[in-house]
Parts: sequence; C-alpha cells; structure tokens
Amino acid sequence: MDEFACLRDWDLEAIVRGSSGEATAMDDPNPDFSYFFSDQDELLDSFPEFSETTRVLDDLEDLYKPFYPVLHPLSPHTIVTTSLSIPIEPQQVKELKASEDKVALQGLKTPPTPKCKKGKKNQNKSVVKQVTTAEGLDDAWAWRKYGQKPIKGSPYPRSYYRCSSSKGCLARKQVERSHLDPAVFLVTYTAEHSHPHPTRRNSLAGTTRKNNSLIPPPTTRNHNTTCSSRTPLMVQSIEEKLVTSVQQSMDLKKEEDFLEWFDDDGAQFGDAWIPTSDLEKLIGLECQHFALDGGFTDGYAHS
DNA sequence: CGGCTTTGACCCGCGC
DNA sequence: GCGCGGGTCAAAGCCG
Repeated sequence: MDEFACLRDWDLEAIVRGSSGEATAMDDPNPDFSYFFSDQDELLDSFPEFSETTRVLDDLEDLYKPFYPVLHPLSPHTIVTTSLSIPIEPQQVKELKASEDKVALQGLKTPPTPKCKKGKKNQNKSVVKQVTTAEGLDDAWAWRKYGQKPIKGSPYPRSYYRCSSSKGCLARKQVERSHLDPAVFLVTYTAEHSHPHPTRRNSLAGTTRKNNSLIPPPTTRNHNTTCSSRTPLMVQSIEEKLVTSVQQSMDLKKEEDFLEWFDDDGAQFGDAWIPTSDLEKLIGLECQHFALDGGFTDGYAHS
C-alpha cells in the first residue's frame, strides 16, 4: 500500500484515543472551541432548534450544509464543524418528544438498566457531531471500545465505545468515517454520563495505550494491521524532538523560543512542517505542566 | 495484573 | 415468518 493510502487510512482510534489522553488547546480555561461541549445539554442548549427536529439521518447532509465547515479562528489548519443534535431513528421521534422531559430529568440519576442485552431501545437521545480533526474527536472522556461493525454502504466500519470513566455510566459513543468525505468523522453520543466530566489529567490516567485510536480503518474484514499506525515514524520522531525542545526552553524560561516557533500556520522544525493544530496539542501539554510548575503565566502557549 | 482492543457470535428491530 | 442490518456481548490476547 502506498504511503498516501496509509495516511488516509489512519487508524481513527489512534487519533481520538491519543488526543483524548493528551492535553490540547482545549485545556484553555476559556476555550473558544465551538465544537467542544462538555455535555449533551450544552449542545442542546446551543442548538435548541435542532433538538426538536424530526429529520432523519438521511437528511443529515442537508442539515449540516448551512453550518459546515467553519474555519476555526485559532488555527487555519483546524476545520471545525458545528455540532448539531438530531434524533437518530425516525420512529423514535414521537417517543423522544414524549420522553424528552423524562430523559432530561433522569439525567444523572438513571440507574443502570437491567441487563437488557441488545439495546436498540435503549437509545434515548443521540447527539451527532461531525468533526474533521483529532481535536474535534477529543472530548476528554475516557472511552472503551466494545465493538466495531462494517456498515452497509460505507467502506468504513463504525466503532462503538462506552464510557470507561465510571462504572455504570451509560454514555455511548459511535465513531464512523463519512463515506462521502473521508476527512469527516461522524461521532454519535448516546445517553448521558452519570458522573462529572473528568479533568484532562484524569483522562490521561485512563489512556495508557500508545496505539489507541477511535478511527477505524476502512472496512476489510481481513485488513488487520497493515496500515494501523496512524503516524509515520518520521513525524513521531519530530514530535518528540519538538516536545524535548519545548521542555528545554521551559526549563530555561526562554519565552522567545516559543514565540519564534509560532506563526499563524505552524512552525518549521527540522525538515518538517508542524501545523499549528499539532503545535497546540504538543506544546499545550507541556505548557500545562509548566504552568503547574509556576512557569509563564501569560497563557500564550494557547495563543 | 488491570485495562484495553479485537472479533466472532448473538440478539433485536424492522422491512418485506 | 424470514432475512438483513445494526448494536452488544464476551473470550482471547495485547500492553504498560
């Protein structure tokens, strides 16, 4: 397989799991990430007009068109799509409307359903999020994969995740790559978390694996690991070097080094160009540690 | 050793 | 009733 194909077939999991475990620009205490919502209610509050919509998934494309994609002001390389909430099953619409208040009330106190094995009926309310970047897939929750299925009509499988932050949490997440635009990922959240949103540092504890990604490879039953590594070794090496340099500069409190690295698009490091979105992720992590150690306090690392 | 991913099997809802 | 498609389970194996 050629390298381009390999890159396109990035292991989606590596992106999201990796990013969910790493600090990103979203660590900014005043994040400006329109696609980032700590919970479903925020989403619904933000787009109340869609919480009542009776459209179905087939209309998803039309629904999204007026909203996507939106360039994120922070990074010219970060394409952000507006989050929407829609009911998933048309036949569930009436059900949903009738039960909406009940669902909202249940929220945190919904007891774990008795072993109701196949839970199609368990899907109360779903929130569909369309993202195009690892940051967009990063929601800071710790997710554990429990299944993956090929989806008819799509070359890409759908991965199923449940929240692993807390035992008994009913939150579910589905991640699939859009067959219309492989650069776009559809993330569907089902049910609500029964516990507080974890801090970034807490979420780090839950993600110990290196190759844990939320992005499934294209559906080929026997296509196992030929191209599962999401990041070429060369780039990983550069990232490591960059982080090392950042750490060294932090040790020396050389703010000018940071300023030199950034421009609006990214930074040249060695032979490689690191886009701003990646810099934010890499350096954001280090700056978080640095801030905790009493380093720079002007917060420019998130600039 | 605990937590994770992988993956075949199973179950359920739905359309015909 | 039957077949299909999607969602979940759970055993096996991997990894830190």
